[in-house]
Amino acid sequence: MENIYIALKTIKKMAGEKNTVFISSKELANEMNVSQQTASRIIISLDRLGYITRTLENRKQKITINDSGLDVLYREYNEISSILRFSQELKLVGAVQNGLGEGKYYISKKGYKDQFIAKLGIDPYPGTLNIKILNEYENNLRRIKNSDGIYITGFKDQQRTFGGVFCHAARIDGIRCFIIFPERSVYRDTFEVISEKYLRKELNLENGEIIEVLASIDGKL
Amino acid sequence: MENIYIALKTIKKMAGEKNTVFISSKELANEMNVSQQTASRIIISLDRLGYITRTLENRKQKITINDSGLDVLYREYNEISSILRFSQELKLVGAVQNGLGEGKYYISKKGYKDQFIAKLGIDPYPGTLNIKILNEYENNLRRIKNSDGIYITGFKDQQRTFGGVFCHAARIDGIRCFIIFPERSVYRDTFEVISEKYLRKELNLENGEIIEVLASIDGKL
DNA sequence: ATTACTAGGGCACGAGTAG
DNA sequence: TCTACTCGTGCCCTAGTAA
Repeated sequence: MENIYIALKTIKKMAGEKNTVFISSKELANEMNVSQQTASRIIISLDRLGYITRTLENRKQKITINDSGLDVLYREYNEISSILRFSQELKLVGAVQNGLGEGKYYISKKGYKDQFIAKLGIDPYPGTLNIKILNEYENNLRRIKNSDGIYITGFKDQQRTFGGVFCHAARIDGIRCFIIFPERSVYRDTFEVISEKYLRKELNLENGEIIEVLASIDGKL
Repeated sequence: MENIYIALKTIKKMAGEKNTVFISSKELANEMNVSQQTASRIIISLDRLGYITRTLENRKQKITINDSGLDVLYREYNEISSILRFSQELKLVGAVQNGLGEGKYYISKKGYKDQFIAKLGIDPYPGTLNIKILNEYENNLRRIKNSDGIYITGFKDQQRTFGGVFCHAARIDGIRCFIIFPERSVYRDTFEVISEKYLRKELNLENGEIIEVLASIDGKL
């Protein structure tokens, strides 16, 4: 059903900056030029597919677009943007954060490390740089997350399972690095960066310092 | 038929930078996940609607996406971009050109001038600045042209008819101006700018000089 | 008011096939 | 091979209506 994109687009349009909106099936129907019944069916199926969450309040229903619903929109945006050949470089601005120190543990795991070398062409510094993104750059971060990254497959060792990771080429002050997203993760306002260099030292970064990351959604950086 | 956008998107994707591609209905069918028959029907209807031009050559057909077809894609791009609240400021870079001097004639016409004052809030200098856009900014110009501009209605005087004009807010070196597109016009690689100031003098522009125009697709500039 | 179920019809789809 | 016509099926839409 290709109406999914159009339906989500329309709902997002009506919801505005927030992702929640009180909307009747009749209103959505008018906006989409379909019957009330069709709009109702669309809403039901969006709900079943997990793209929206809704609560039937006293009169109208309250609809919230889920992250997976937003993903549909961001993926379409990336696709048309790429097809029309618009710039694929996005700026992410955020504050350097104190990591939990677990980055070092993960990055050093042979199961990951070997793939970083093979697929990314870097032997990463054992640690991640955590960045809390500024509000106004959140949609850029979503675009990155919905673009095709380089996939690092998960693995198991004696103790536990390590999930897959998506990597997206980026640069900070010209230094080559990668933004990494765990495969199974919810949206957060922070992201992690790995690099061959020890970025904190190389760029003399302090906690809270605002930095700019230039990311690519087509891997060319 | 909502497949029009998807069909045009797919064709453009297969055509790449050029807008022409040799493609069989079977190939388009595979790419769109529909039957060959449906793809054929889609191609026929895109042709009838004027979105594409095609020539049935010896084997495969040669399909060219027309400007009106590209318009569909650029409008969708503008819409989703706006809904997801991405930056609406686009850079246009081009070379200052010798106008034909007719700009002065048009701009001075009372039928236009009164509307410029009322709708744009400027009493324009009688003349237009012609700019030939650089190749790599052509898609930005298309985006502007497919965004909602301010409409100046056409009129008649004793001699002839003057067509409508769409105006898009812009700035050159901080100076407020408007990019204008005649309503009935084909795509060209040049565009015209009007402003209260005499831009050529104000910015000390010479023919061939490369300048940057910052345009907006939501009128906020 | 709402949402959403059930019927019924139209239209779009794919199979078969001609040119 | 291609394109694209015809035809039959089925899906999706809207109207009516219950809750």
